[in-house]
Amino acid sequence: MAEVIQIKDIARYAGQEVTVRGWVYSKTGKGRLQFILLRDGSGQAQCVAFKREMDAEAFEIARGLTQESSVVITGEVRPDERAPGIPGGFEIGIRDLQLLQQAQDYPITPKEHGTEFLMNHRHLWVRSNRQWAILRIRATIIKAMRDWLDDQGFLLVDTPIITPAAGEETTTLFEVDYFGDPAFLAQTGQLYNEANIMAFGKVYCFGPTFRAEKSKTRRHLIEFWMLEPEIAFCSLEELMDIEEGLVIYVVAQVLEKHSRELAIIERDVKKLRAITAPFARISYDDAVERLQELAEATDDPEAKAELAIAWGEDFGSPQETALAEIFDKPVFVYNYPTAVKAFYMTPVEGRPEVCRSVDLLAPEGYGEIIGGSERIHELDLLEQNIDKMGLGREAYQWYLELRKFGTVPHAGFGIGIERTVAWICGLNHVRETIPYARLLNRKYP
RNA sequence: UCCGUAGUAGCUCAAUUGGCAGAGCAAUCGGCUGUUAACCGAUCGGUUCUUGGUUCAAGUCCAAGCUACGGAGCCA
Repeated sequence: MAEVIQIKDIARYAGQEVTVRGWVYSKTGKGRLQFILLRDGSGQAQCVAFKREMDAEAFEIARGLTQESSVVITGEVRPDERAPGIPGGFEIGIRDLQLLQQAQDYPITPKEHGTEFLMNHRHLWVRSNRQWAILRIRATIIKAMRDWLDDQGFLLVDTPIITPAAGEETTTLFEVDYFGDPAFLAQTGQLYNEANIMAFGKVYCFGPTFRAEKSKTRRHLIEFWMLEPEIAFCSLEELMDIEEGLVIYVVAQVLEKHSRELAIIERDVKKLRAITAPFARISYDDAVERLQELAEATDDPEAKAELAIAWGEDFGSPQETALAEIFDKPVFVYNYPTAVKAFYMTPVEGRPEVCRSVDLLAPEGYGEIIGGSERIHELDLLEQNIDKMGLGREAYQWYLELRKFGTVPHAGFGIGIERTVAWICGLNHVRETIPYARLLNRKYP
């Protein structure tokens, strides 16, 4: 057998005999000439079976190959401009071919399919070009986020998934039976991050989070992955600097490493190239005013109703979209009303009705991809807020204790991986950004 | 939870006023030496989402339910 290669490296083997192992992505025949597009996970290469150049038995196997049959192919790599593939431009003239398994009736054909059908076959759908490209970009986005933070002196500190108390809204918790005691799947690692910064200064956690929200939108998953940095001695302004640096690096890495994948998913890369510093920073007060101006300017009564907002209300998704559309880059909105935000956010001095919080809204209608804030670091105020929310101090004893032993001002944020992937890839639903989406009515496959 | 749309072959969809259940793709067989979702010929393929009702006759009309999709709220 010749050297086994990965198809992504095919250009390096021009003129040599190689072996590739993979699955038949598609096949088209011309009688004595058969074109087999083979995928091996790293890329795709056109393998050409020509009857005169192989033995009769091997040619018959090639001629009878079905979509997704698994094969080992040996042959010579030759440049050919006509050859499709990833990277393409090279093809393999088949000398020998070994069939591992002949697939029967592969359900995902090269034609169109509906969402439900594809989601029911997600375990197979991940083989399709578009899904392959998206999930590769997802992996790069995660790596880029971690690389950037590691380079900035952050330490990865893992936080638990099974937790004794709520991190956010108590109504969206998944309860699990912990040997007879109730416990909950984590909605966030933030509270533990706050403990960890007192040991390590700058930390982040990365992992799955769970929210039992009855949300059924293009932006919601029941199980989603979040990266959460937390920084000691950090102000809201410094937090925005960190968020901006992180997002810019991530987009740049995707552009640098994935031109091929971005082309497969037909992403308009001009919009990604525009993601450069600085991002606009507007206060909640200004944002409300901007929305009111937009509502006034439009003649469409429906749009007017959608944009209508009174000070103190949280933004709905049409309003987030309208705000983001003013800019061609992500935009920070800071100092939200305290009443619509979580119990741990620091009130603005002299103006307790707003708090030191900041959301980053992605362009093109992708909505909030980051939420962050300065955390309350005084014990009294934090205790009051926990009481006010009816959360029960007992479960938060350890968290409150952090304010007794060298408490310092600090801040942090969470960035939703799937929303970030959806935005960068230009997808219309987060269900394609994660290998196996958990949605309101779906936990299969 | 609310609003809207849809459910017909393995898949994507047609079916006129209530009057014979149809096409493309896939699959199977045959043909073809440069295909790019090839092409040409043939074959196979149906509990029209479920239950009940109206009618000589229901994919089509009525009622209830189920499921999916899109949107809202809530959120990352």
